[in-house]
Amino acid sequence: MNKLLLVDGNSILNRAFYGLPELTTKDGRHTNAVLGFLNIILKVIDEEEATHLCVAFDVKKKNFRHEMYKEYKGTRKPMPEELREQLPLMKDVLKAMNITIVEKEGYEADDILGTLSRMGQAQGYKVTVLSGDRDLLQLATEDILIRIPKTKSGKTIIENYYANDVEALYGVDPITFIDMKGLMGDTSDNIPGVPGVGEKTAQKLLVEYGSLDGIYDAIDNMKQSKLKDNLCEFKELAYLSKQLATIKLDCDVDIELKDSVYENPFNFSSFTIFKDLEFKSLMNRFKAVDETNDKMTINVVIVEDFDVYNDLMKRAKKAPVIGFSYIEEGGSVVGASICLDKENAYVVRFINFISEDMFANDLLSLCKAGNALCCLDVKAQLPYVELCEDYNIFDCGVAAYLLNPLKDKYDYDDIADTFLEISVEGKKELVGKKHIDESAFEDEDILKYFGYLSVVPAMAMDNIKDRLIASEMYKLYTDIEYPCVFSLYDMERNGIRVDSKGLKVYGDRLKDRIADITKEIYELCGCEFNINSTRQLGEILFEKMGLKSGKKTKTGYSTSVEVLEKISGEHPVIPLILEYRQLTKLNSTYVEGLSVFIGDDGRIHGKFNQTVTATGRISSTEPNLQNIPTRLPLGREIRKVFVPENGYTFLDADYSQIELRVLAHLSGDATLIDAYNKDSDIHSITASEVFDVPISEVDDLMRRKAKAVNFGIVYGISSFGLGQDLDISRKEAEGYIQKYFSTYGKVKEFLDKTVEDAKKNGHSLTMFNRRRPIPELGSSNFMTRSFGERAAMNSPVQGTAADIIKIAMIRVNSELKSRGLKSRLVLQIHDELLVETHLDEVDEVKEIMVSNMMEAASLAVPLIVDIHSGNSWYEAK
DNA sequence: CGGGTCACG
DNA sequence: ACGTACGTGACCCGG
Repeated sequence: MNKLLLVDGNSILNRAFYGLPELTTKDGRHTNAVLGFLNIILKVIDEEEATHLCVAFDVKKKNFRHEMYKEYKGTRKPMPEELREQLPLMKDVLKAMNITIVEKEGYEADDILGTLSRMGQAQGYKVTVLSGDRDLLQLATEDILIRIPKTKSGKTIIENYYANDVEALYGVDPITFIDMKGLMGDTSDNIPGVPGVGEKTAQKLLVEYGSLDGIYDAIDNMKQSKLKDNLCEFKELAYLSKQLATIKLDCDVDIELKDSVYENPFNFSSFTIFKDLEFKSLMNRFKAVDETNDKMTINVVIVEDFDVYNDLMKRAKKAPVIGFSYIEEGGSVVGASICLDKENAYVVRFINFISEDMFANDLLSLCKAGNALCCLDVKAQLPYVELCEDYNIFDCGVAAYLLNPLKDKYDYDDIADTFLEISVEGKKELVGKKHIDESAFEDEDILKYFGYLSVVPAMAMDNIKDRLIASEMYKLYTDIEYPCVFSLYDMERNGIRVDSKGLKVYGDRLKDRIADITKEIYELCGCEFNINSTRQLGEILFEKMGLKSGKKTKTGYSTSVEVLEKISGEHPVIPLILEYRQLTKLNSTYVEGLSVFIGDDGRIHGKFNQTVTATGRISSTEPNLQNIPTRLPLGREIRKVFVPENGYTFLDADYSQIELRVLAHLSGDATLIDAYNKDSDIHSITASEVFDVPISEVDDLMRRKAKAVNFGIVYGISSFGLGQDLDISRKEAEGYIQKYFSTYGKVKEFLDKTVEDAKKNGHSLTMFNRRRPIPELGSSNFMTRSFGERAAMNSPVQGTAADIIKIAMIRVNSELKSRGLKSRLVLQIHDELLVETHLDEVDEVKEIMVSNMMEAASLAVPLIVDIHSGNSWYEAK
């Protein structure tokens, strides 16, 4: 039997739009409604096993039923721009999928659906109608099924209605359902109905009298009531409303249902459009197309014979581009993948006479000879071959990050997708949970994975380079990002020494105190519970003990420090909980967390990631060495266990207020620049201006507030945020901001211009041309757009500071090495460098650090560096 | 695996 | 009216 599925295009698209979070392509086009629409209809098509499919749309112009009664239009909310722009897109997608679109001037989608449903039934189809609009329920019969998708706690469920289901729910059959609509009206559809009649009343009347006509036939016999008065007075309106609510079943649609067959939706043309819209989740539907057309084909040749290897290396010397990658798993290397000609991958196996050393030497020779080498991740190669920034190995991952720093990874499949516009199977599909060891060379899929590691960079390099040049970031790449790879590798390899005994002693101290406090908390609360559980803690404090709860979160009470600090005087358990939090944080994250990373050499070799942040900063993981405590005295003690090796000391240098100095430079604000050139205390100056008092009368509180304002400016000021931070009213905060901007007028101009430019270009720029795309700026959602504006103000400042310290870091690191010093760079913490300095080299290293940091960039204000030495990080800071 | 919390710049 | 400060990562809980 042929099965016909009729889809209410506008209502499903609308539902999908509000059901999915904002989703855009990388160039900022909104796609959530289209994707949601496809997900819903594909699910239904699968369930129904539909053979024929029509999607009906309202025609933009006028529609018949409402055309006659214009006065009822106009309250309908305008369609948001993000949705409007997806309507033509949706139609393109459907056309590409060979899906029949039905629209006709003068008719609404539901009139078309009504007509087609009856046509279908008459022609012997099993008919299903899919809509988000309950009006369509009037179309249900014993054979025609109406399906209405609903979102319940994030999941889409679909309600099904035949005639008897409508009756079960509303007490009236689908035809009478129209009368019911006439009586009760429908604000969303601008159907007025009878005043004072809602769903319950309409239902009761219709159950009793059967129909609208039935009601008015019997109206004289009804006893006097307000309801009766309304029914009498608005009789005309009731019939008018019924007419408005009636879906037409006899439109003049000029289509043949047999032509609406659902066939070959996943074809080349829909493939192209899905790829353009970045619908990754739908790509697996293109199996057949994928295999014949757009799948990347590579040959993988295993090289384990000495002569074959030599021949390969000989040919490599003449190759225009060489992609390569070591193959490692669990820190041990099993071979290398190399690509010379964009199709063939050679997987070199370190076995027999082909040694790892030999390969490394050959690679080095290729570099020295000036061959164009490239990699997905240069830093990951450095453990196996001693390269340096003098050799030019193009890093596709780092370059791809510069082109779009917002992606969460830059693996070969992402690179192939973005720059080659080819979809390739990722590591997950090819390797999965299989272990990479010697047997990997017999596994076809794993070999293919090895192959992609070198083929993809070899093929993508030129395109990536071109794009870097086109977006004026090539210099940023060559001068900052590429050398940065090597500095980060050096820091990782150097590691930082940790006194593990000291850490244990510190941990024991914490654990003792934690045990004591835990007991006390249980006693004070009168029961034992998991203090770490926000939910349990909230229940105990705010329900059982009846303390004042402040902010709430989605899931319950907030128990954050701000909330607890406000009520710390209310009950003695609160300060204990705050202390408990502090101690357990220190213990689990820092004592327990760090100790597992201490290596056999007594040092922690954390990772420094170059392709993570949106602004150009470095990030630190496994462990995070950029968030070791310093603000509170007890936490700060941890820094005592970070110690230099014997015969060495630490030199720690950090920039003084680099972001505000960058702001002074970028804005060109004379007052701010002048203040820094006179080496004034900027927070006091700001305080003096904002609070209108002479500098000499600025007190601590005023200075603290001014400091918050200065921070706020860098973060993309909002009066609400500043108010929150200072615990003052939004209005008062607004006053501070006004005063700030009247003092530093150019700063305001700069921030406005920055946002404006970012809106125009879709991204913000740092002094060194680093881009941060900000798709949120195009949103019509206030909150989302405001976030975009703040990000646009912050990114150039944070990003330029990040650029500057990268330059300084690179220069310090290479100067330490070029001078042949024993001292080594161990940490970078955004505005701070830590060098483990040999005792014989302290003065020299101090000079290297300070001068390179100060001279890293030439700004309108001096870059001031504070430097300290000490026998632990604690002492040196 | 997402949310809450908290450590850093 | 909307309901926030910018940028990160780790740990814990609970579904």
